[in-house]
Amino acid sequence: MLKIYNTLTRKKEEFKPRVEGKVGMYVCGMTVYDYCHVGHARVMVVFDTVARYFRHLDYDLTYVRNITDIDDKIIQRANENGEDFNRLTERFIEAMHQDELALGVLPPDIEPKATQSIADIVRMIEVLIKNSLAYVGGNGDVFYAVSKFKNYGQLSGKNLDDLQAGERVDVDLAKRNPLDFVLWKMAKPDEPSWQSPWGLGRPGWHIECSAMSTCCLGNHFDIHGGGMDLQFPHHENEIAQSEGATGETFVNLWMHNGFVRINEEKMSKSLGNFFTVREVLKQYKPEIIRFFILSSHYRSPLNYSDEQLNEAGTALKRLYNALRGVNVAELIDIDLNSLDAIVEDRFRQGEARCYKLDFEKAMDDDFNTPVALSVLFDLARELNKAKETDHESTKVFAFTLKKLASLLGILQEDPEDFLKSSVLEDEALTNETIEQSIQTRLDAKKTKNWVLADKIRDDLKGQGVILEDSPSGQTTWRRE
RNA sequence: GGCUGCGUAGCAAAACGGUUAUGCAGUGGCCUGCAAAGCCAUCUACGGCGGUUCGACUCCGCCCGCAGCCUCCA
Repeated sequence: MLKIYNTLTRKKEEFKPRVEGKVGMYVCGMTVYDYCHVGHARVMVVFDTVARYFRHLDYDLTYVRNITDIDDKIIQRANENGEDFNRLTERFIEAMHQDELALGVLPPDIEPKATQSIADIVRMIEVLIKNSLAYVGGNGDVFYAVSKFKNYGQLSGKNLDDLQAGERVDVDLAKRNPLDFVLWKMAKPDEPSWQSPWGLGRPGWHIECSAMSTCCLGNHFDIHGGGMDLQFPHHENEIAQSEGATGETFVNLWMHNGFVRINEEKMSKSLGNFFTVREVLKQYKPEIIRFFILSSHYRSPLNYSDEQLNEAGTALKRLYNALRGVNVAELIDIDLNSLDAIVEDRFRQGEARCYKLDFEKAMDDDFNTPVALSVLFDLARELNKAKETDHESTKVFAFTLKKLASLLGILQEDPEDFLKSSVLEDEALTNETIEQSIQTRLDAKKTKNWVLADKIRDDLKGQGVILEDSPSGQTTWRRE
């Protein structure tokens, strides 16, 4: 039974889809005026893992993740660069897709863009005005009248009286209430703009998500996700807009992931303490970043540091090392379920743990990936033991490990490739050179020339290459 | 000030009202020419003070500390 923490109720709830067997999930994606940082990577990886797991449970999932490609920051950045805003957003959308691909994030089913949803946005604002929930302000902008929406604050646990508006922000005099927010913003000269009943302008920040989500998934859908910082005001405002316009419940379940931190502080653009995904990829393999993200629960804070990334790398190596030398390829066509029969039979006889059940139990508990990973490590230990003696079990364990790991989007590379590859493009030591040195060392070993053999091994170690002799006389190697 | 959430061993990170998390690091052993990897064993815990309970890291209260939101942010 899948349980998910719902921000709306602040409880874990049993997941019940609106329509049997189907799930609609909308996640707030990027505003594309810069490269993705590790915080964005976390959202992508977390909800990619959620999506993979829903599919594993045989739900017919529609996963929507939007792109906000028009807003103040985009305009500002485009002006700074002296380039057209379209060109700017296209560049960063492309960059985002590259980062996703690297991190093993499967594309969402639908990726709507704000600029392609203007008609829907305008239509929604019109309805909101008709419903007396929105008004045209003194400056021509259209605002949402927050006090007219009775449940305002339900998601973030705030009430209007507590919100002490104006304390930290200049009160916009065009608004009736300082907490009212913009739905449609009039264009200044030379700003990108679209025609509307209120004149040339552009959508406010929150309305595009209301329009895109309801258009793609219907007025009422199952799951809406995003970073914790979107809880208020963004998601609160989305509820006000969507429910105000449709009169229906907007979303059943809200999921929010925790922040990536640096030195106990939120990684954010405004603080300037962020690392972009492409920066980090220069130093670490993408799968290590993915593992690092999954090594803590999605709602917990995730502290970013080299030490942590290095540990993630070591841990991942342990898993790959366990798979090393096992011919998983010949089993690749068997699906996980047909393997269950074998495993469950052994399980019943008390011979084996049912790792798949343990894994699913962890994931069913609000996507507890740290525990799911710990099951993979238990499995790896079992596999390592089996490799010594039991051929049949070796295959079963290796296959189970790889299949379960695929639900997390890890461990799908060839172990040899993973262990031998380097992120450094200008790696001085080629694989061929290493193989040659190993051959020389093997010759030295034959004549029991331990001094030379050890020197070669030490030299290679100095260059980040670890040699491992096997009892059969073979020598394998990997990079540190 | 209002509202969230967190505080676990050397580090990271989970679960659970009574029983081994897991990974890295440490220690001892097996294996190895020696290593590495692997296996076995093992040492370090639950911020503080009270309460509930036969029993609390786990539930409740208070205190201390940290982070986040209340403004753009994933």
